[in-house]
Amino acid sequence: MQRLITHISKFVELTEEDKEAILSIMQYQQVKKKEHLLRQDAVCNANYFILKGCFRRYYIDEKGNEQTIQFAIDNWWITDYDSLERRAPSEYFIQAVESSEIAVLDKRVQEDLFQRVPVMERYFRLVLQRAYAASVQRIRYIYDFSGEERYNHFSDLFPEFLQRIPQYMLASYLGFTPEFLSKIRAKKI
Amino acid sequence: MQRLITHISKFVELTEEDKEAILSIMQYQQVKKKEHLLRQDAVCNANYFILKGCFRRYYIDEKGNEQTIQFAIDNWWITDYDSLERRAPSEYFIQAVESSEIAVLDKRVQEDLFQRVPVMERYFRLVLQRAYAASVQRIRYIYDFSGEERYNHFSDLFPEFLQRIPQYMLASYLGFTPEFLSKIRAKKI
DNA sequence: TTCTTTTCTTGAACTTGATTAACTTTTTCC
DNA sequence: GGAAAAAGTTAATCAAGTTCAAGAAAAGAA
Repeated sequence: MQRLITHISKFVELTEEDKEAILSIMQYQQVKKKEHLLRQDAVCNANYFILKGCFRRYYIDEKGNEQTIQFAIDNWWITDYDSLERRAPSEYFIQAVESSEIAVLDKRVQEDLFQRVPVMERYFRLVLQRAYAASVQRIRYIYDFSGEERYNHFSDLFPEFLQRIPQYMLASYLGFTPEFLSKIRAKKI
Repeated sequence: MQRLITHISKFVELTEEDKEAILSIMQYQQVKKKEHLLRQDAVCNANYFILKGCFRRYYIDEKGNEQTIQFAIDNWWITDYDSLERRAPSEYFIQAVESSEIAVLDKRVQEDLFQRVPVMERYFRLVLQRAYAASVQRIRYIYDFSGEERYNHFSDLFPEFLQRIPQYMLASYLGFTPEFLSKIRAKKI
């Protein structure tokens, strides 16, 4: 859980009491590969901080294909903010891509946390600013670059990550079919 | 400026002193059509709330085309959070699509605002949650639907808005060429 | 109003990536 | 260790959308 405190401290200043409050309110949890934290049609009940491992958020499209809309690794938060905040059924699944360790901020104690450690409002504001900017940046990549260019860019940025995730997940994340990813890879060799 | 107070009050509770503090810190401004609030390579100095009117954020791609990445109308904020927060040169232009009225939150007084009205941290956290969710939703639209389907969806959702913006801006926002948009429209008639 | 600039349209040739289906390889599980 | 399931490959055909170029229409400015 120390990783969580370290991460928060990069954005805001925490007193010793703040740290204790955070640790007492958030829950440590181990998650096995392929286990789900959220399923479609369920209401999302928590925000999850990844201490170690990898998760993805995906949905099932009209044709029945799994579409990965987000990957999250160490030191990222993953949730469905829309479902979490509006208490509405989610359209997404959140699943462990590999066995992982997480810190859980349950919706029921979220307000307690903000009351006891008000600086956490600021922390989440800053985290969301980054997430929003990253999401807009991703739209830019989709518009500016071809599928092959996006794949090259991704594999340059996260070479080790390529080994960890199945290709069909990466293909849907990058916005094309697994068959097309196969073709791209065949060209390289 | 009352529109701003009304909007904030939808998310958090404001005292009379809070309202006065907000109104004293933020600046009312009129902006003429085509005027810029931010240009590429400049550092973004403010967050802008649109009281009335329409703005867009765009960039120039490698081929020299303007790519509109965001539209913002009444009651939306527009800025480049990445440039604003990191004090780095922006890659974006922010321009009035039509003559507009805005409330400006200058970076230099942003911290004063958060100190005098701490509940504004929470307000921006909630605004960013929505913006982030909307941005992810948009990636979904790009992946799930064809250009024609995205155009139909947009014109169903914002029929009056279609009249207000040039087609080439909408085409780049939806992720295709103006020529292709022409063809879609030709089919309808 | 008239001229100029900006925006929109049309069509032909071309490119990227999807689809389908059969097959191979790798992983998982008993 | 072997069977079954999951993941990845290959190739032919097809559709969505781009590019280029030339002209028409609309909007702005003088």
